[in-house]
Amino acid sequence: MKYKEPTQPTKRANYALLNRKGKLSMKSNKNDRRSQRTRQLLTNALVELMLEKSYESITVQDIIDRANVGRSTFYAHYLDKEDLLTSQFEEAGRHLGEEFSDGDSALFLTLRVFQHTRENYRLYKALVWGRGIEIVFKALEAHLNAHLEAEFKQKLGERPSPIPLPVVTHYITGAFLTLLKWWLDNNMPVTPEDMDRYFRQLTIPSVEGLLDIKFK
Amino acid sequence: MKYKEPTQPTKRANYALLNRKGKLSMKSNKNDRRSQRTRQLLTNALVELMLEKSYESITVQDIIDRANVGRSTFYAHYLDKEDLLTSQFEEAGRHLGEEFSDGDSALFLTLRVFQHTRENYRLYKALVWGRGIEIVFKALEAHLNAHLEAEFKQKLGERPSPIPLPVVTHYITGAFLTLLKWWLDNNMPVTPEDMDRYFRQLTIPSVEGLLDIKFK
DNA sequence: TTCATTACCGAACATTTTGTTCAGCAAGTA
DNA sequence: TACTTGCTGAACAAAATGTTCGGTAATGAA
Repeated sequence: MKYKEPTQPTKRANYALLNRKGKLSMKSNKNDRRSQRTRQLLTNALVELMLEKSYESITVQDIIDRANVGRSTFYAHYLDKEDLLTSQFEEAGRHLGEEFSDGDSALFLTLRVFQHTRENYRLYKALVWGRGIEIVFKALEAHLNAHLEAEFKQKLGERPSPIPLPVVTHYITGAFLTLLKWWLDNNMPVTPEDMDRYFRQLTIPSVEGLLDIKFK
Repeated sequence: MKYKEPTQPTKRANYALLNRKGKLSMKSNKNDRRSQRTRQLLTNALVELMLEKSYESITVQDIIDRANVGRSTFYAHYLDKEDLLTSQFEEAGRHLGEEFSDGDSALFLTLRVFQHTRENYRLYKALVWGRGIEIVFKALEAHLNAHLEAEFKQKLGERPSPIPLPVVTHYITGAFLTLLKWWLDNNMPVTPEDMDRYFRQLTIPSVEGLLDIKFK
């Protein structure tokens, strides 16, 4: 979709700073109140739409219609639909990561995530529906896996692990996110506290036995 | 993309039998050797392409170029890119489901999947890369969850479960598929047998303790 | 082998979506 | 108040999607 050579190098061309394929990053923008408002409108629109239909079938036109924002404005902020999605949910992933990291044991912070999920039901629902969950997963995965692995290493001390630690951490994060997804899909049939208890009952005995460590 | 009224109702119009949005199903085709060959070419092309780039960025044009098949031929077989993907991988999901179902305990058949994965490395890699894994997951999920739940019920006998069985089954399938994905992403650093052992070591103690049942 | 069937090809075409440009306007900032 | 910067909206190029159809050739059955 290359365009013809622009007649004149436009003056206010801090628009794009990107190589489309390399996906270097999003566009530059100030913290102007207008910019913030626009971004908010766009992300809200995307979340709303993701509650209604699949991510794939949402067009940029849908988004800007819903957000009531000009077409060029969209492209002034984001490279494309994908960029909007990731920059939105990467943030969510970071938030979640922080929730995990400021406690003593990552395994004891899952409750917070369940609770946080309940409080932000709409966002998470959209997230699970579309492909958002994968992006958050990625953002969260590194964080959570690293944290868990460090924790296990510390608890193991000098002893070697009878099982590769990444296997354990991926097992745990995968199971956790799957349960979270199930819980949302079924409209949260039990309390966050119950979900957390179930998760830990399913996880801790095996892990403690296998690595010969104790939690809490 | 409605088209203008066709001048004449075309004679050979067994092309489409679908409501595009309702996604009723794919198009009708005989088991003509030519049809089979075309489908094979198209699915092979898709798998190849998914090994090279993201599913999203693959166009119908890419596929038919790679498969060396006419544009109209593609649309004679499939509704769109999505349809090709699903009809291909739903089949794979069913195969996997059968692998699971013809043994005594579903939990003891994971080894077969790990082995099967290793033997069909390219297919599974493409599957994990693109969105294929979700589709297989869906196809497999119902099968596996139902199977596990029935097994648990039978083992429990009259006793009530201290935890909703869907929670257990989703936990297990989620953890399993995540491990499978990790294993592939890291180019299978350990043997299928090891992976299976790890998985069972992480799963069985907790489940046996929680439900007070025994496997094997 | 013959013959009717049916899938394929390929090009033309309508339609939709994407991404870019720019001049004028208006909201925000200092 | 100025002046800086983001927004609008329309126009446009490019690309991808999906449909049509006449001609060709592979297929399977008699």
